[in-house]
Amino acid sequence: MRPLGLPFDPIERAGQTWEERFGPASAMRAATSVFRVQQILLARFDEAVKPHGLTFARYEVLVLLTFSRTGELPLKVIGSRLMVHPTSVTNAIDRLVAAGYVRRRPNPDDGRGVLAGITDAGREVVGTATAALTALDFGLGDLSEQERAALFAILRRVRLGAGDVEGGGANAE
Amino acid sequence: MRPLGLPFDPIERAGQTWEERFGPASAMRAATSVFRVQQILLARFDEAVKPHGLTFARYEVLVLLTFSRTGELPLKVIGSRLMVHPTSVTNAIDRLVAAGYVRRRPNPDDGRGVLAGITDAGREVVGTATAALTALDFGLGDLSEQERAALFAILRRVRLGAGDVEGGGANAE
DNA sequence: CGAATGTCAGCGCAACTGACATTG
DNA sequence: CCAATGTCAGTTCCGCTGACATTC
Repeated sequence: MRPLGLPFDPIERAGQTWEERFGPASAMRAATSVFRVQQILLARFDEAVKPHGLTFARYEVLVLLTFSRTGELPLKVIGSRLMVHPTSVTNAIDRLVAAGYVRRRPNPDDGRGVLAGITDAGREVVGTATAALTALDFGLGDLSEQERAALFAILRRVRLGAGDVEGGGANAE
Repeated sequence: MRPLGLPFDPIERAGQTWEERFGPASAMRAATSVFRVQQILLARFDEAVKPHGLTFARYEVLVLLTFSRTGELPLKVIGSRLMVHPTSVTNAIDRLVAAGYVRRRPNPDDGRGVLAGITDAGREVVGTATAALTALDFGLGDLSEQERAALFAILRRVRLGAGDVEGGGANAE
């Protein structure tokens, strides 16, 4: 991560100009901040897992597999849990198979489907990569426990509003 | 945006499993939420500006140009304000020039540099695209004014910790 | 001279579309 | 027959690296 080291906060400044020109800027400031922080976190995460031959997206797939009782999941479940496109799942699994972290086999319960199962090497790399990410505090070491909880809660309202969870659109909780 | 409509919150569920396996999950939950919300917002924004022949990244460039007094900025300034790589700036400007929204000219004050200037067509498209995004509340219509401010403040701490602003690493404010 | 600015070629990644085969 | 699951080919987008020309 190259620190930018600007003499001012670019988002703050854009927000000020925005209010002079277009009006209220709170949503613009918050949304832009989400973009920038995602970029910061992704760079940190990828750097942490790259030594283990992973991208963060592929690491997420492996974690999901370790979370399942049998170590196997249908690709369609992986896609819906991680909220990624089917072709992205196929691609990620391809790479993980090539790396020896995942095995593919036909789903015995559904001839259309495919199961992805984590290998021993996969379990091992998840362990070391998870340790690296935990040491990083998932990039959020600058936040208190309260701030992390508040961040999660606020973003949850946006996610539910987008229909991530059934019936979450109107009044969640 | 396809709403997922899952019967449960996938991040919440991952957080629960995480705590059973690895320990405290507040950072993981918050970071994952940032990723998901960024994905939601980007999809909304791109959909809003696509009818005008823009991506959100290119829209941001145009907004920045309208914010400058002369409507022109050196590419290096664009890159540092928007926090994007120099080659990405070159690429974005290329596309905007092709669309007729931006003009390039050598910087008279610095023979190494290039100025990007917004055209009349560019100003017009910024206006209509901004109206579309404002109508969307920048994707954050589900949040109150207080929540937007809190979100910005919390994420700001992460950004400053990453060195976005000079001297922001230690104790900002 | 070294540093800065920008461009170019090329690579990796991830999302998407459309078409398709297979199966429920 | 229609729907669901994956795969494949091809596109776009963006980020990065390394090399390079030009200029400060």
